[in-house]
Amino acid sequence: MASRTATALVHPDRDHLRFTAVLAALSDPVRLAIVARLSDVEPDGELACTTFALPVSKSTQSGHFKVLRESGVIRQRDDGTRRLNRLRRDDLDARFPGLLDLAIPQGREVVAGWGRGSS
Amino acid sequence: MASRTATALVHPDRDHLRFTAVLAALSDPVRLAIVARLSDVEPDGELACTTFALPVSKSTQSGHFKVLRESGVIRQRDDGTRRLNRLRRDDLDARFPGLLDLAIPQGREVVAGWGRGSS
DNA sequence: ACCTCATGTTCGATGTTTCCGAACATAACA
DNA sequence: TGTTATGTTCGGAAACATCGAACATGAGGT
Repeated sequence: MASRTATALVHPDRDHLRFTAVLAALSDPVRLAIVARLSDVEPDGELACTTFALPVSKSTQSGHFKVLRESGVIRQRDDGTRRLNRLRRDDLDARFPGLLDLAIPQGREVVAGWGRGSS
Repeated sequence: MASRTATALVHPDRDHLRFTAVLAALSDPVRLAIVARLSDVEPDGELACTTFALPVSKSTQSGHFKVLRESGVIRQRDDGTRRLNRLRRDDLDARFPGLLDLAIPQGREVVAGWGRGSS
């Protein structure tokens, strides 16, 4: 799917980012892992949803990406059958400076924890 | 209430603070308002739960304070019939530098919004 | 001692969110 | 056209949030 002919992807613009929504988005281990991984391919890298090996079901992943997009943490665009994800670093740094730099190492920790066995 | 003869108040210590738990705690407007207000009386001020004029019921407030305490954002101690709250500034700054300084202005925004009528 | 008030917590009910598997939709490619 | 790859949506179960009502504890007056 992707490319919903009718419904376009909704992204809040920079000055409408809500702090509580961004924090809520970043308060989940899975989403934190996604953010950390996206930060590895900054600034121009984009990753399809499948390329994150996440320990949750496909439908749950879909929900997580939706939360990240609607809170303004990531930007998504459709490319054929894939949905590409990019970190909204500049917008986040402008509105909440330091937050992303705090979150990214924590996301790496989460991923490392998965590697070492569940914790 | 307060002074639970048996059950002591549980507080995670500094090196057991979990980033996701702290972020989840700070991702709620009511709790953000509590944090902002506590920051006004730093470093040694303590405020009883009642002194926050919060737009939610008493039982809900109780729950919010519990979340803040168990995530490690605040420290609570009983004084007679009151439960006094203090911001864990040093621990939070040590583990997640900059986070509190980001959250506090946002908490003030929330309170200001309540003043201007609901938004 | 006793009553009453102030301050919080706990309980039960109701409504919202999250998660999963299953089914579906769209695009790419043979 | 099929077939495969990639995501989304749907329906139900489990977890969480909020409220009012009831409860518990301590302080202070009489």
